[in-house]
Amino acid sequence: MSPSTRDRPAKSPLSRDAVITAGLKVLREEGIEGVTMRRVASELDTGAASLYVYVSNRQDLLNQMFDAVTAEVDLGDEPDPQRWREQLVAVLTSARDAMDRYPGIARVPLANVPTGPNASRAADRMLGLLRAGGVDDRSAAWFLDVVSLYLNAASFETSIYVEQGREHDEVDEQIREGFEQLDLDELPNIRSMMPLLLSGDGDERFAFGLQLMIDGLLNTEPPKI
Amino acid sequence: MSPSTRDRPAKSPLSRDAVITAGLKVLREEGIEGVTMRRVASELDTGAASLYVYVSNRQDLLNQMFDAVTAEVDLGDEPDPQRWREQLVAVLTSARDAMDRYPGIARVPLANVPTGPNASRAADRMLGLLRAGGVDDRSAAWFLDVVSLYLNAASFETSIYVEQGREHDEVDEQIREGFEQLDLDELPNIRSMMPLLLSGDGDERFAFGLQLMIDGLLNTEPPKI
DNA sequence: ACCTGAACACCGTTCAAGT
DNA sequence: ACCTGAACACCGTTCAAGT
Repeated sequence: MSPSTRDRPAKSPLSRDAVITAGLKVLREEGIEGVTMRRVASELDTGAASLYVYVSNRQDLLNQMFDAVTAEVDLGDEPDPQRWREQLVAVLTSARDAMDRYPGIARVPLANVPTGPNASRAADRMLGLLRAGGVDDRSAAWFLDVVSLYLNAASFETSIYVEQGREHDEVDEQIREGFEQLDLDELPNIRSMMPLLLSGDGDERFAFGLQLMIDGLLNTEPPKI
Repeated sequence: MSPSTRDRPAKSPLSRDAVITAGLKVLREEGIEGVTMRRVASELDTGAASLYVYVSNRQDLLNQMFDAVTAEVDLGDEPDPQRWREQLVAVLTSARDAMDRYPGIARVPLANVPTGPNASRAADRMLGLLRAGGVDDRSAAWFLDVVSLYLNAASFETSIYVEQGREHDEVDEQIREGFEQLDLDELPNIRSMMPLLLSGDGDERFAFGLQLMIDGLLNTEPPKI
């Protein structure tokens, strides 16, 4: 005598999408360290072994989760030569915001070049914006590589603080303490620049980095290889 | 009747340095994933629990190992205003080479701002070089942050390939396969730039990135915060 | 004081056995 | 075909018990 289906909530069937969605929920709430096969499975009321029908292993799950995150990036309008630069900065800022909502996901594109459909669309859009700006193809290709590394590293670094639940001030304090244990007489530049080294929040520094790279792109000879 | 000490090789006593040296050996040979407390301990003919006298946990061990790696960075001569730019590129290239000898160590400075003595000396030298180049203090401070993120991300990305024992060609092939599964009609820029996206080795791309950032620094207004 | 075996609470992944 | 309990071979860290 099995109970009527009305007596218990219908257990939604497993599927690739369900697994990824459950993974993203755990990622948002607990960061990438919390995304274990067992933890994701428990979110779906099953055991870790059941996930292997839909993903080949943990890395595969993370790769697919990353592409789902890049789906949240706002690619903006078609490239416009009149305002390609603002458009490019907007896409990169949106990408950073999307990754920051999923603490630690930035480690995935550092571990392998992402070739999922959403990540590819974002890459294609950025290349289109660079072309709209008159940047030569080789410089555009290499610039995409450089700026992606920067984007991923910046987001990954931020996520560490989030994951450890540390406050901005707390981190500053820790850095200051670390430096104060050193012989600052041997580190004259750090000593005199200490306040500046700790100034600015993540967004301001990220914006500065993008400005630097784009200004550099417009003032650097294309690589001759 | 204990055997004479002559009958067996003297077991070197444990020490903080011995633990770090053993950790670096494992890191060089097996990459950061291989640096487990148990594995490092076995290198010292002891158990994992014994390490906790000298390091407070695995992260602390990795932090101390990172500072040991930065000791290998060649800081070059005192800053010379006539050739500060080459000097800066040389220090950054040396830092990258040092990290590349220890696959995965670059993840450590991404996880927390390094404040060890050797890392601090390297940071201080780079700030000195930027000042020698006439760069204003705030731009120098933020530039150091940007270029460090790029350096760490570039080295970390390379280490993944090393750790997985994958060849450069193999990685290219995998990227190409990934893209070929996509609908390239929707990705016109990637399609037409495919050879350029795969061109250049790590060193060439890294040099391009540094050139970009330094050119940008010399053409960007200082941040006004 | 220093060291360590054993235990605890976890991992990812496999596989035989179920339905 | 799909699912899963149990097992395997690992982790980091703690702690009581040894020397």
